[in-house]
Amino acid sequence: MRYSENHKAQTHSRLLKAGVAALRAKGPDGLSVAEVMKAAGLTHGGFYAHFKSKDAFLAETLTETFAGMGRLWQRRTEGLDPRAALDAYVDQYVSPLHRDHRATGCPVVALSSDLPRQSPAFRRAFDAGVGQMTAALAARMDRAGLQDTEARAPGVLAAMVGAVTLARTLSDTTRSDALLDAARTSIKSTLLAPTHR
Amino acid sequence: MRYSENHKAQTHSRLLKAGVAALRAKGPDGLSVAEVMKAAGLTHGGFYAHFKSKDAFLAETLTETFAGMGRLWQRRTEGLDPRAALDAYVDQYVSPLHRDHRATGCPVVALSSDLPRQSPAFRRAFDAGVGQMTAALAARMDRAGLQDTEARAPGVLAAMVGAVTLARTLSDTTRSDALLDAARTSIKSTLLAPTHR
DNA sequence: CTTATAGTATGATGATTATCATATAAACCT
DNA sequence: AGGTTTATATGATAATCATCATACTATAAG
Repeated sequence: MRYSENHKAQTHSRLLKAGVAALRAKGPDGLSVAEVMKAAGLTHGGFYAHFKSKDAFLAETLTETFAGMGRLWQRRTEGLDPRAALDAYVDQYVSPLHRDHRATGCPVVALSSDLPRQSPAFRRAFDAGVGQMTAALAARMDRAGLQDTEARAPGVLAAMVGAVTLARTLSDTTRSDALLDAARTSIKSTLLAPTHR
Repeated sequence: MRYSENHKAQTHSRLLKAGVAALRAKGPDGLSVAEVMKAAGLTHGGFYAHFKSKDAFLAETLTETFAGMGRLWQRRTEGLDPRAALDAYVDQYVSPLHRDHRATGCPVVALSSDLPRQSPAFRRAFDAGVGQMTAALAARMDRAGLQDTEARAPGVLAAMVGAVTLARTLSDTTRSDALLDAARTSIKSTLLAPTHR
């Protein structure tokens, strides 16, 4: 073994980090191998010593992206009591700030329509990521004392995803802000109303 | 003027029709000029006699797609009384059938995350399309006797879009169906409850 | 200090694609 | 019929890109 023990592992994670930074901004197809390598201070040729293919890289990058998002939301709500944490989660997800930062926001919103054109590995990673998000939301709802959380969490997440998705399509900021406001209110009142069905 | 008066116009609309059929399935970038021409029974070179650029073609195709969707939903609910029409609209939009037919379904769901990587003309067409959808939904709500429809319609549309978006990401059909069920119920109860704010 | 080798660079290949220049063919008008 | 113009076809160009073969280089072990 020449080079230090973990040199390759370090490069690997440097590449992943570059991928995470670019995936949501450029999309899976818009991202080029050369660009990722350059961002990590390398040239394009060495890429395949680290990843079997671009598809494999994208799938790993997506997994890492979802993991990073989980940590981020964790950090954003820690220290709050469960009820306030849930509120904060909804408030920050369904917000102009999130709408305006596609490259660092929720990958579901940023990449959902690219999904059918991607590799099975990528789709699996996406599926798993959505599963984690749903489970995390259900857990938040649980801790806040809500009922029937496992059944309700996906619908709540859908409303949040849809709100940010649609808000991003509107060029009129006033209307977009109003949409987010209305959606936020509606989601929170749905959360409160335990009249499921 | 050689060739019949409207020959070119006919080809133009044949190309648009081919574009409409392929856009949602392949995405704006996955769609190739040669493929569209072939679908219309022509070869790639003549394309630029009909459209200034691929971007211009995509924007026109998207506009036509939204228009076609408007007509489709119109047809699907005509003859019903306003209340039933609104119900049918939600029921059919938030359904497994819609989820499973991406290529003929709502362009907002199929293309939203491609948006930032497309031309300004494409984004304008998208913006206009969302505007039409929102206005049409508000009108449906109006006719059904609901209040405050203009303010509430975007939030309702967002919930519908999010439900189909998320349902498409889930590989487990049972869970996906359940999500659609839950979302549909929640959206309809939100529609009924006039307690806005 | 040398050498073996893991990690990286250089450069090529082949595929795809938008775009455009030029050639050919269709069919209306006289 | 013939000529003119409009629509379409052929073929070229240049760009981008994933992938890979091969060459180089840095460095830990001896």
